[in-house]
This record gives sequence, structure tokens and C-alpha cells, in this order.
Amino acid sequence: MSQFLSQLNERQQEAASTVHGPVMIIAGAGSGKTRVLTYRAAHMLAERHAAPWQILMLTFTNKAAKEMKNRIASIIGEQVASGIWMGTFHSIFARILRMDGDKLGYDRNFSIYDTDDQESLVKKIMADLQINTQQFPVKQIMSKISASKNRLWYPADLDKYAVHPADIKAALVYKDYQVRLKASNAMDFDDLLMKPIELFTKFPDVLKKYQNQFKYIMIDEYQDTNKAQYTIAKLLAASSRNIAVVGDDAQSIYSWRGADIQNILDFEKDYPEARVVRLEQNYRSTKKILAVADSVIKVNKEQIPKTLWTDNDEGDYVTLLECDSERDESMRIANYIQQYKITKGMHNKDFAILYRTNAQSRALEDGLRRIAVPYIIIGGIQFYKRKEVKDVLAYLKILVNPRDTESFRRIVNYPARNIGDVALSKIEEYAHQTQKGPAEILSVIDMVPGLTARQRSALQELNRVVEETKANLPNSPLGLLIRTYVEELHLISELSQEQTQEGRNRVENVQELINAIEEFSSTKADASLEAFLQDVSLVADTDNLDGDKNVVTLMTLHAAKGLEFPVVFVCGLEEGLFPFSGGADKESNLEEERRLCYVGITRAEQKLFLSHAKTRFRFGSTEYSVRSRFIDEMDLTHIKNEGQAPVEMRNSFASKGLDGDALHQYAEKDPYYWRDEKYVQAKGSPASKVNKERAVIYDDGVADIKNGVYVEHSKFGRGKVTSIDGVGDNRKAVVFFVGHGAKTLVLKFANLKVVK
DNA sequence: GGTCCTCGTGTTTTT
DNA sequence: CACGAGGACC
Repeated sequence: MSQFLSQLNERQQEAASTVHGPVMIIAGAGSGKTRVLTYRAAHMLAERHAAPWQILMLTFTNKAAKEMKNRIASIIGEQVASGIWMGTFHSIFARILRMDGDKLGYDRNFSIYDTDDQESLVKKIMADLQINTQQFPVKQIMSKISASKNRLWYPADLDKYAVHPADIKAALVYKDYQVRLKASNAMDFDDLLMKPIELFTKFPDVLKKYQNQFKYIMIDEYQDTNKAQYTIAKLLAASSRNIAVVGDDAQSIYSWRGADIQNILDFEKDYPEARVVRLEQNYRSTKKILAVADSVIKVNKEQIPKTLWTDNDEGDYVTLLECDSERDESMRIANYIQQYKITKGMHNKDFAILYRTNAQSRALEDGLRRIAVPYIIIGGIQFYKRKEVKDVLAYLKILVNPRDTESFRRIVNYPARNIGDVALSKIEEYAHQTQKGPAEILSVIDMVPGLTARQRSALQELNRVVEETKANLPNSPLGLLIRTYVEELHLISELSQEQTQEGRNRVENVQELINAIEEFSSTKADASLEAFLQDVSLVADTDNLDGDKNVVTLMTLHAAKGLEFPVVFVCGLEEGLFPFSGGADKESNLEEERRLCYVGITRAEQKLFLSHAKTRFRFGSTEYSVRSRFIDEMDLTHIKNEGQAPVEMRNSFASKGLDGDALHQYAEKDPYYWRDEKYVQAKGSPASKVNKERAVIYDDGVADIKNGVYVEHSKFGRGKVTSIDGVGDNRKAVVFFVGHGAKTLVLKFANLKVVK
């Protein structure tokens, strides 16, 4: 047994050293499952059971993959670790499809359609098929198609099992949808899982090739796999049977995306010889936090019984906050953060605020801004989904995949070229007739009947730029090439015409995208444009969470899975919101909500806060809410109910350094101010803005400077802050220095240090 | 074919 | 309330 396995407990060792045959690791929250997986891989490599490329590790998020790769690298070295096939199901199988997808009739440069692309395509199909979108909403049809694919159903299956008129329509659309995707040389997210199965079933030799290569398979978060993922794993592991899965049925929270908890419950049926290891010692949380988590989860009927225990301290009580409104909730959370920083010496990055829906973040942000606590929001609107970014990406996609109709449609009239629906359909018609992609028609645009001279010349110019860029693609630095491309397309000048903050942000986002390309091309082994496009199609916001920044983290409970923080706030514990109900709530949905609650609680290491608001602004009006049943299910002996906020605090908005009205005035004048990262960048933190919407507000040092705090100035020495005012770059403090008297200092320049 | 405006609608969670 | 889609007008 490798030396380093001694760093694991007995159960963990068993899981990590059982290399051959099927293994199921039931790993409770905080029981060190990532540790086990990484040590298991390291052990296999160190003992020469396997070469790196024979190991396939599938994770749920890119972030998890990255982290594991780093950890393995730190144990046995970068060189070896980088050879492991590690990534999300989607990214690994996209890679495989790029190599072998040609057998299914796809070009290796296939596009990956995101939800927007899907929607626009489905909409078009429904219009062509004359299906009423009032009666059958596009979103509904889309989700039926997606659900079918996750179940590995083809259009005929959906039709056969239809129980609702919408199912029949969906089957019709689905059929056409697949035809058009293929014609566009494109796949959607679901295809990335479904097509490999098709590939493996139709071409047994291809399956054999990968079976021979991947001698050892490990799957993280197995409870969240869907039918398609399950099937892929089963196919690949069929000959070696060296498959190790890690999961926790109590943390299954993705059934709405087709995840089937049965996959983990039935593992032993599929692999009767499986070794089952249970990891029940929690290293993360205090006894009280675990007890509360346990009291919630045990209400669920459907679960594998298990006892999670810990050697950690008893810990502090869990604090329950009864708030008047979401505004009150945010203020009290912010105040606790401030208080913990001062009295317990904690840092911003030690806190996480978790909520059920993204919409809740607004109010919470307000609370943090009032007392100048820097934060980052994970999720929300994603960088790669922004219009201006998608436009540029669409221009890039038509370079490598000229058959991509959605991308073509997106860019053909942006910037304006006088191409409307009429002209577009003429082009598409011609493309269809000549069996070509729409972007390929550009070079023979004169052949398309019925276009005006103005339209022709605009498209010829577009063609010139596209062809030129294509010609230079193989032998120019990618970043520079794209920069020129964007320049020649006048994309930036188009955006700069808007003299608004919004417009300036857009320009910045485009620049940032180009920076991302440059970074990609200088760091990746496969630095091709195709690889880049594939990569960005599959990134999520959560992937970019970096622990380096000292800021409070705000995110949904879903996004929090797999993470941990010293102090966690789970807020909005109200009936209807959490558990969330969209009308009829079935018991199984409720159980999933409860698991989500369990996930939230178990993110906390030392201290957990729970909160609910008695009134909440929803659907445009203030509604009364009843506190969540989850609170009532909890073991109250570990919970301290703080009740309502003390009266003085409820009235003390103005004394927190920033007056409410002033804040709103400022926000109105410049709504993007708060989301502007430039301020932080000026302070010497040049982090990439990619995926970081609504990011950091203040540099941390500035946030700590408050009334009454002692500070050190390079020239005046020590002083005491007597008042403070303003926001951002204009934030000023009056500081009384011994021997110098009171000075008004602009914090941005003064470079004050807080004296502890 | 573009733009402006109004009206309507909808808000779960994401690879 | 905030945003988008679609309609009317230029």
C-alpha cells in the first residue's frame, strides 16, 4: 500500500486501496470523498496499477475536476496527473465525439448549442410545423425533448409513451429538431451524452477501443447521474468492471434534470460483486450542525439509512433569525458578518450566503453594500450567455462550422446589414437547395436570387473578412487573429456608440472574451479555436469560484454543493420559497427540497445561521410568508432563536456608514457601479472578469475601515477614524491623528492600514 | 427593414 | 417589478 494512504482513516483507506472490481462508496457530507478519490487515483498511479491515460474520472462540475486534478498533482506530480482523463461527463464525451463523432456523420468541429440556441431552433420548427406556441409553450416542448433524451428516448418513443397532447407535438418537434441539429453539424447538451451511446452501440469496435483504454473508471456524485450517464458508465465498465462510484443519496438534488437516484440505489444489482464502503465520519462540521442536519434529513422516507458522526467540537448553537422582511434579513446577515469579523477575527471569504432562487440575491446584496462588505455572486447571468459575448462566439463558430445555422442567423444582421427575415430565408433556401451551410453561401452570394445590391455588397464584405480570417487561422496567434477579426467586423465600434455604462460594459466584456481566448491559447495543449469553443460551451459559473479573493460568497443552494465554509447562512426558509412550490407539490419534490436543505446545512463548518422573513416582495407585491416546515422539523435543542432584530438595529440604516437614500440615488445614477470590477483592478487585483458578474465592490482593506477604528497612515502615523462617508472611489474618512489633528482622507489614495 | 413603444408575462434549481 | 416579445409606425 502506498505510503500516503496512511493519511486516510480506515474506511477511506479501504475505499482508496480497493482498486479492482466495482466499488460503491457511500460518502456522507463532509466525509472526505474528494480526498478518497484523489488518493485512490494517486495510489493507483504510484503503485503502477494504471497509466494516467487509463484512468477516467467523471465529475459533475468542471470545478470539481479541476480541484481533484490539482490535488492529485500535489501528491504525485503535475506531469502524471495531467494525463488522467478527468472532467465532466459533458466535456469528456464532447472530446470523444470530436474524435469519433464522424462515424455518426458529425464533423469534428460540431457546434454545441446552448439553451438559447435550442430555443430559437425549436421556435423556428414550431412555426414551420404550425404548432401554436400559445397552446404549447416553447419552453414546455423543449423540456419534454430534453427529458426524453435524458431517458434515452427517441422521437418515436416519446410519441409512443405520450400521455398528453403536448407529448405528441413534442415528439413531432423533436424529430425535426434532431434533423436540423445534424444538418447544422450541432449537438445540444443532451446529445453530448446520448450520441456516445449511439456511437458505442452502433460501432462495437469503438466501444472496445475505449473499454481497453479506460481500465479504471471513477464517478463522483453518482447520485446525480441520469439514465444516459448511467448507461455510458455501464458500457465502458462492462469488460473491466473496475468502476468506483462515490455518492450520497441524501445529497441528490438534480432529479429535475433527469438525475435518477435509483442509479445509486441499484448499484449492487448491476454489480453484485461490488464492495460497498461507507464513509460516515464527518470532518467538516460541529456536532450541533450535524445534529440539525440529521434531524431534517431523517424526515425523508426514501433514503439509505446511515449515521454521520464527528469527532469535532460540540460547537456553537445554530442561530435562527426571524426577520420582518427580506430587507431586514439582509441587514441582519450583513451585521452578523461584520460582527464576526470584528469579534472573531474572521475574513470575508469565511462566509457564504445560500438561497433557493437567484432572485433573492438582490436584497442580500443591498445589505452587504450598506456596510461595505465585498461579495461575489456565483451564478445569475453568466458571462458566456451575455448577448455581446454570444455574438462574438457566433462569429467564431461560423469560422469552424459554416453549417451552424443558429450562429449564422445570429450574426447575419449584426451589425446591421439590411438583412431581415425575407433576405435570410432566401439565403437559407439557397443553402438548403445546394446542400451547404449558410455561411458557405457567403462566398457565392451572387447566386442567391432576390437580394438587393446593398445587401449583396454588405455580405460580400462579411465574406471577405471571414475568408481572410479562415485563411490565417492555421498560422497566426489565435488571440491576435480574433482581435483583428472583431476589429474588422466593427463589433466594438458598434458597441462603443452607446454612450452608456451598459455599452461600456459590453465593450469590456468583448475585450475580456478576447483575453480569455489569449489565455486559453497560451495555456492549453490543444489551443485550437475549436477546442476553445467547446470549452466555453461547457463552463458554468460555479467553475470559476476562486478561493483567493477575500469576499463573501453568495449563491444558490444548488451551486453550493461540494463546497464548505466556516460560516453559512441559509436564508429564505419560508413555505413556497424553500421548500419551493410551483403549484402541485408532490411528495418526491418535497423530499428533494429537503435534501437541498440538508446540503445547505452541511456546508457549514463552525457556525450556521438560518433565516426567514415574515414578508417578502415577490411577484411585484409584498406577501406574507409562513416559516418553512423544515425549521419545524429541526432538532430545536441545538438552535437558538434570536427572534426579531432589536429595535435600535431595525432603525439604524443610516448609521451604518451609508444612508439608504444616498445609496439609491447613487445606484440610479449609475446602476452598474456596484458591479464594476475596475475599482478592484486598480487596487492591483487583475483577476479575469470572465464568469464574474456583479463582482467585487470594495477592496477588503477599505471595507474594514469604519468609525472608531484605529488606522495607520504612512505620513501621519496612527489615528482614529471619527467619521466616514461616500462610496467607492469617493469614500472619505475623517481621521484624527495625534500631533496632526483631523485630516480628511480619500480612502482610495490614503492607503490606510487597520491597526488590530 | 428598423425602431420605438406597449403590453404582456413570468420568476427554481444547470451541464 | 423587470424584462422580453410582438405590434405599429417610420
